[in-house]
Amino acid sequence: MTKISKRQLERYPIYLRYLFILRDSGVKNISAPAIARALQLSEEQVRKDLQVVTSKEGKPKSGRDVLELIQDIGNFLGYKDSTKAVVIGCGHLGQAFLNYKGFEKYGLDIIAGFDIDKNLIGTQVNHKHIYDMKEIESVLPLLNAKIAILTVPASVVNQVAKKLVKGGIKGVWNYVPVRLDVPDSVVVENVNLASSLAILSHKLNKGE
Amino acid sequence: MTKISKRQLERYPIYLRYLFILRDSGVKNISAPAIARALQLSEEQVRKDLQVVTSKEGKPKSGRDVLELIQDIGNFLGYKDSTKAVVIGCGHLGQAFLNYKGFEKYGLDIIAGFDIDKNLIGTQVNHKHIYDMKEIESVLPLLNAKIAILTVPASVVNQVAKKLVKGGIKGVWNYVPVRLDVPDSVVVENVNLASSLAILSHKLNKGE
DNA sequence: TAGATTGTTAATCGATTAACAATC
DNA sequence: TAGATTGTTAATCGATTAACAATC
Repeated sequence: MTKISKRQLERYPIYLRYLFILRDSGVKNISAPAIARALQLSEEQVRKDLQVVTSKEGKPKSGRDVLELIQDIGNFLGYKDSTKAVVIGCGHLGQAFLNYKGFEKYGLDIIAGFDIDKNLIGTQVNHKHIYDMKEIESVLPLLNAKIAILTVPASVVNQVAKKLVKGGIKGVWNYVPVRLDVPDSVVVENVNLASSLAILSHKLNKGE
Repeated sequence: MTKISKRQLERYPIYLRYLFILRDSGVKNISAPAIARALQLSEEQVRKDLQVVTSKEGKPKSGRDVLELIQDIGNFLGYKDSTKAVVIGCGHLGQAFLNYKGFEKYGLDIIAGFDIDKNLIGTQVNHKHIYDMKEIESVLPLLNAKIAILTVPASVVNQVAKKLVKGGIKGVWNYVPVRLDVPDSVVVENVNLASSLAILSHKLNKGE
């Protein structure tokens, strides 16, 4: 199996989004150069990226089948059956996740939240139940959730992470700028918005 | 001036966070290898990264001055005076930004929001006024905001972007998965959470 | 057929890692 | 002084871009 770089993986949802638009407007076929133009990528890159995920070869002149591409990328990224996820820490960011519907297309099914706030516990946010953080270990296995979206304060993050592992979580989408201390078997994807901000900030100041 | 890669820029806020912790616990000096161990990076990488931003050279054996490093990284990223920002689109994600205090340390001062919702316009979220989206062009110059945090629906994003440019916005932190059509003079930093999710999803399914 | 698009192999580019002399 | 850490230069690694024959 060929190794896929992080950068390359990041491009697939971008292809997917464009392919959804094409599909919804009734387009049947699309070529790599056409995708490249639309998304401002290089032809070569698009061709290589698509090659990696597709089972069939593309046809010269006509390009590739849009529906097939959507299938292939979805399979490759593991969207086959949507994966159940829970939000750990239902502050403003956590609630934004509970309310957002956009990740369904990307194979993520957010089913519940956990918090320590007495006023939140037992309530529903966007029809999703908020459980007591204390119940993580007992409730998670019943919910059969594989992914945890972590949006708790930095001070408690590793204490919470320990519980998540015990509760059977296989992947953590970590929005807390702290390196998680979890077994290698648990997959962690860190999102550091301050890093993204740094790029913007640096570019802005360079230009002056 | 040496060119700085995106990856490299992304590391500076991570250094900063660690340096803040050191400072707050009274640590005066720190060496590149020590930082590398704490953040699980390579020694060489840390040394090179720090070299780029620092005015003075580090001292063999004792390492570098924590406060000076914080200063230098801050200057390099353009945190000198904090930059004023507005949130465009005050849905759940937008309100999460209005409520979040964590970016102050990273030079970002979120001062107001804009939305089209009549129920929101004129109210305050975390003591920040929500203006009518229609007023963008007239109000933005008065607020003297340089950065726009974009969290509007994809369908209106480019129409809104046009107004932002007219309102004098210099940088856009774009959370909408659509390529913005703005002049080259405007800096855009795209955040695509679906891309991040793809990495997690792929890793999870590969391991099975 | 001619032209666009394909897959593949080689060349380039850029970033990270390794090596090492200089120095507090 | 000896040892840790520094800055710098060279080697390695990986990803993107270029080139080109194959084909619908």
